[in-house]
Order: sequence, then structure tokens, then C-alpha cells
Amino acid sequence: MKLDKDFYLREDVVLVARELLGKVLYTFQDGALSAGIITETEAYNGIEDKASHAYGNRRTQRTEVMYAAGGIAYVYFCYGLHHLVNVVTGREGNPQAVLVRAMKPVLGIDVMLIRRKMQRNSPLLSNGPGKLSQALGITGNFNGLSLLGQQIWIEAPLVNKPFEIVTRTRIGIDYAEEHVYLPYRFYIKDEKYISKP
DNA sequence: TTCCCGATTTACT
DNA sequence: GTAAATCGGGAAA
Repeated sequence: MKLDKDFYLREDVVLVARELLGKVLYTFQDGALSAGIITETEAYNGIEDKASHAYGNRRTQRTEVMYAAGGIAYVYFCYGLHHLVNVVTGREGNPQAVLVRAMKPVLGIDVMLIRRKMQRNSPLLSNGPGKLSQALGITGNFNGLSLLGQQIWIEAPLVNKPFEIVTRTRIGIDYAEEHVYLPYRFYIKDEKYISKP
């Protein structure tokens, strides 16, 4: 069952970031289905978060997607090399988003290996935001797509394994001044597919 | 139009 | 541990 619109429309992006852990992110791309369990997320708290692209209510062509109502993907090109995928949350006008930083592959591992040019499955397949997007075939074309559609979506797992959540500061946001220290990064304890434990 | 630099990854030393 | 790869967004001019 896909997560419904109400899951994403909530205003508490930190709560949504925590609840996305353990959920399953799917894509249908290149005629292939692939999916992984979300193991690591980061919350970006809209206009008041100095680490957020929408800090200070910045509205540009790129950030406009974040201002839409929750339940769509925000995919952006970083360092001229990588695509990073976010889950937009909150009501229209509130530009909150959750960065999906890592996943444990569960479906379509063969096609993920081809996309990543790897021989065998290992955490290197998807233990980082750029790697995860590459593994799932996510490109800029996914920007703005509904998470209730046929190309990218999120489901609750069939069987729920209990897990502990580790809370840390976010990564790669040294420009965010005092907001560098906000406890907005979450990952599943003892999970191998984590970007930087 | 110019300039700086980034929510990263990978290959080296 | 350090550095290169690589290009578009955003602010300033």
C-alpha cells in the first residue's frame, strides 16, 4: 500500500523524516522495478532552516517544487555530478522536505548493479544520497513527480521489523551556521547501508 | 553576464 | 587523509 497524501501533508518535517525510516522507496524506470528500505533521512525545515534551499522564503525556479503541497519528489543536481532525492512535506506554501540519504536494496538489485556499474551487492550500492538516486535510476526528470504515481512512490513494508532510531546532526551543510548542529539526521541503528555512521 | 560554490563520490597519495 | 570531477543555481554587478 502506498503511503497516502495525508502522510506527506503534515507540517512536522522532523516527524515525517523519522517515520520514513523503514518505509520502502520504489521506482519504475527503464522498464524495471526497483526498491529499497529507507535507512537514513534528513529533515530540512523550510524557511527558517539555514541549511534549506528555501531558507528566508527563497523562491526560485529550483525551489518552487518545495513550496507545493507534500507528496511529491524534489530532485536536484548537486556538485555537477549527482542527483539527490527529497520527499516534499507540509501544506502548499510551506517548503519543507526530507532528504533520503541511504537505503537497503530489496528489489531489482540486478538493475541497480548495472546502473551503479558494480559486480556485487554491498553497502556501496546505496549508502549515500547520490548513490541511492543512481541505483534507483532517479534523474532530474523525477523532479516534481507525485509520490502517489507510477514512477516513484513509497510503501509501508509488509512486515514491520522493530528498529531503533539514531539521531545525529546533518552532513555537508557547513554553510548553515548555527543550524549545523540541529539534530535533524536520522538512521536505523546497526544498519549497514548508512552513509556515515 | 560573471563569479562562487555546493544537502557528493571516487580515486589517489 | 586529500583532491579531482563537473555544472547549474543564485547573488551581485
